[in-house]
Amino acid sequence: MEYNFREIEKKWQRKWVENKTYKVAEDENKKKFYVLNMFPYPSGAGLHVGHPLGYIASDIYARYKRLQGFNVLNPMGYDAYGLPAEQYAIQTGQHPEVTTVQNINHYREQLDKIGFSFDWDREIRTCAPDYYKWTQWAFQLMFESYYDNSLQKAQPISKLIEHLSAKGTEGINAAQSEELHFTAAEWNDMSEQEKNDKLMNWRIAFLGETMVNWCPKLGTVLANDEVVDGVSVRGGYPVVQKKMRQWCLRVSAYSQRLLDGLDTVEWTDSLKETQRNWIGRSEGTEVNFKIAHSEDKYFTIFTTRADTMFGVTFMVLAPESELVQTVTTDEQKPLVDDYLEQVKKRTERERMIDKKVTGVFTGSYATNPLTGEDIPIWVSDYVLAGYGTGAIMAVPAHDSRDYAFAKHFNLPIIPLIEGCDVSEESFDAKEGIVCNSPRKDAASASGLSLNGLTVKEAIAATKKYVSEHGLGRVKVNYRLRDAIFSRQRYWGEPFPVYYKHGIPTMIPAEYLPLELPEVDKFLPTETGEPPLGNATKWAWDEENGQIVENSKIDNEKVFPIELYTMPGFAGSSAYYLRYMDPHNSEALVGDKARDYWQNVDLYVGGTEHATGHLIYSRFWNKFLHDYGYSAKEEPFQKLINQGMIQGRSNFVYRIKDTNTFVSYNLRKEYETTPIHVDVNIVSNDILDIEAFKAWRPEYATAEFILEDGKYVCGWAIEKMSKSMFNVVNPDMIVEKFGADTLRLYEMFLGPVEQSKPWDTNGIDGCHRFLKKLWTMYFDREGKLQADNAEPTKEELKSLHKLIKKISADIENFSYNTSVSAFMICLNELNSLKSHNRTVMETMAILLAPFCPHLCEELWEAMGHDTSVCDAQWPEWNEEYLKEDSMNLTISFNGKARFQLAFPADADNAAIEKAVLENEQSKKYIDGFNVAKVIVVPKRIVNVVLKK
RNA sequence: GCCCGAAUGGUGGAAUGGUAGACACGAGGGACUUAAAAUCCCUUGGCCAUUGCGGCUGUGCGGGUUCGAGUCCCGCUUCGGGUACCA
Repeated sequence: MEYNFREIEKKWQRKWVENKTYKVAEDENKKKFYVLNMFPYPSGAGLHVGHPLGYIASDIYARYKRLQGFNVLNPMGYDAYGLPAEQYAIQTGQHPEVTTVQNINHYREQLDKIGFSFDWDREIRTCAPDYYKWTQWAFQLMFESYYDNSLQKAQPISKLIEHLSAKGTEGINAAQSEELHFTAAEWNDMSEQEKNDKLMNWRIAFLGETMVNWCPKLGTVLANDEVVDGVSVRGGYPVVQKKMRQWCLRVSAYSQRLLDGLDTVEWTDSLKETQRNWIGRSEGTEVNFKIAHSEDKYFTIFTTRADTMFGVTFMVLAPESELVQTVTTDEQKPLVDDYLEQVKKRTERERMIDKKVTGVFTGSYATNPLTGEDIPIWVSDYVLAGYGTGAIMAVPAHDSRDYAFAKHFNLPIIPLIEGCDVSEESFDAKEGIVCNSPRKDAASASGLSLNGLTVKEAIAATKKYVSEHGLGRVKVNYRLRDAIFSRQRYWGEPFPVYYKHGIPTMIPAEYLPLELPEVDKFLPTETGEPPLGNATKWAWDEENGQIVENSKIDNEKVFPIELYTMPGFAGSSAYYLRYMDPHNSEALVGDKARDYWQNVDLYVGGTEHATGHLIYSRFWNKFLHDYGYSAKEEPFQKLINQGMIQGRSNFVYRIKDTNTFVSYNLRKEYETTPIHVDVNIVSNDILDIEAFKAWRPEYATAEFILEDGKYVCGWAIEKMSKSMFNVVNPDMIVEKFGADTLRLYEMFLGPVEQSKPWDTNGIDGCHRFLKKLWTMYFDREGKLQADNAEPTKEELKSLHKLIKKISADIENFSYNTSVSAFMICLNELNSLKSHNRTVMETMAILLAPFCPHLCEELWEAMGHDTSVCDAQWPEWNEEYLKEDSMNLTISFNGKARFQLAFPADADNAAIEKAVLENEQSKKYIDGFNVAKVIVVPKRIVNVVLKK
């Protein structure tokens, strides 16, 4: 009987569902293990063969852990809110919910065929109201919180309000948008509206003014890629930089914790490094510069190079800085205003691409606190308003951007490092001995001298001087920005917020979720409101606690609801917590489930989320952790980034102006155009000519120039995509070879973490292995051939070598070498003609994580009535692995020459003696002196010879 | 520009500083078969020898450390990923 994978896989998939084999519950008697995949966004295209890679890898680990006796949580769900569904809705008028559900069903069908051990009872969808209820809940909690810098955690905003009414801003140490100063009396005199405005300065979820690409004609905000040359891609309307009120999350408050947490998780160094760069901690100094000829006006700059203060030759303000207006003199005002107008017109993108030097002098001067010199203040867009203080001191000798600016506007450049050459470019390196600080001919108002110090010493000395003389303070800045949390889109979580006399007010928790309303158009309204402006029933009746018709808005009891929706990352930031307790209607996750499952032990997903999802969800988790809603400070203990599976495209070569195609190796003799051909009609780069003719009507009459009677195609590695005709569908592979072969082959392709091309051709090897394995267990009639004898020494050695190898490989995620080990072991057993029951049972357990369907079948055939999933992972015994003898490679001066066998316990001295006295050795030693002999146990003996 | 990672046969890829190319695909040869499929056996980095069973060479390039380097160090080249005026 042949290996009938189709029947076997159907049978076991059905049994798993019937027996709820993969259902898990908290069990205090077992240790938990939480395996998680980054959940997919269900697109209309369905799964291709690259998508399941990570799922298979994590499924193997989950099954392995279960076999080791762990209680394994391995859930799956869908990240269902997002742009593509909405774009599709706009084009077709179909409701995104309809297409999303269709896509999810398709995904589920495809996933089910591959045989995962997911507990589908825990499935979640981010667009389901009982799920996004908790997204809205978390948002409200953030709104009601501020970040206390002294405690280093989030606190209820009520504590802050208490403080403000008792002491004003005095003594507050909290994460904030800007520095505010007012007294308790001033606070208590404020109107509700004013108080609310002020509180936005501290709330973790807050309304803030941020710069966006605003297109007035389209009435919407556009993403950077929707704007080219300052006009909108759609319609060609002008786009300007505009400050808009947006919901934001104060992610920056958690910068230091996000940075510190990286040291406690097991992620790859490169991913940690990416996050560290993204957070961008930089230690520096804030220094106050007095505006010259003014009594007490000053402004603050941030620098990491305090040592270069003697080389400051101009100051620069960001165009958006409020200081620009204060500082600009009357005669310079027209020029400055003109410049600001120009800058406004340029989009972020233009500023990025074209880095031409622009700027204008404000007419004012600042006084250098160290030298007492007056320095001109300029405005330029190379200084960003959003970083530091939005103002810098420019040291052209030691900063390349300042250098370019100085050269362009002909400003002085003062070198401060001994021997550095700044005639062509600036000297940016933080090394060397400081000079010119102060210059010999110039006065030093401060009396501070840095000359002769190293750069490091000079930075420290200046820091000390600045803080001791009240000129500024030591400061740490982070590059990490607060996240803009609102979108002018339809298909996302609605904000549970209504506007009461303009004050954003939270809809009480008992009315959550606030469900997404129906609209008939998914584009912004004609008056420029977001798509939710099209909803006719989108007003909040405060008294009755319900959503009512917009027409009832009276701004007394009925108020308009927020029209923005939340961005994609909202729903994906805490989903791992929800899996622990997905049906709880009282809490995001119940205490019991949270305390049991704690956090994700193994997280598997793509590296493209390094600076998005993986930052946001760490932030979100830390916030929830501050209130005890999440058990751990870090959500994902270990993280594996699976590589991308690329496509392997095939090409045919059409001779110019003909319908004749020439085979790959003959193409040089003609002028040809390569054309992508569907990889599914090509096998081992040989084109199926009949299928090709049937593929497209224009090829029906195609002619071919063949080599050896075959048409050979060219190939290239490209991204797997429909347009390259290189998409391979897992359904097709499962149909042809079976899920177990697919699983095995995906792992065999190469290391999980590495990107590699998919090539269906190689799959035969894995399929053959399973067929061979089958014939070891069953004879031609399908009868199990297993003997109950004690396994022989050779059998045990083969088996225990395998147990050791597979156990180590799974722990290290080197599944590709595991597959090889299985193949080698099977060959060994076959050559021993082994049909030993013990060996066969153990092998079925070892292979079960990889090929669960087949192993269930084998397990059952060997007389077990339980699932192989509940078997016990075997342990290896070193005794069986011991060799009687060892083969040592004998080399002379590093060159391997021959091998000698020794008893396994031979000592080095004996080996050395035997080697030197060996007849073959004498040939090589002849004419030399033996300088020394190096014996590496079990491996090599190297004899070092000298003349 | 900056940060990270990679480079090994025709292909995917193995190698705790210790016989480079495991395992698999492909290719070539053979067995079985009327034939094909399936299956099995042999060869397969390159060059030379193949009536001496062997020799030389070889892990992107150039140096170095070491008895010994694909592996460690220094300097390049190329490719991939991240980031972008962050003071």
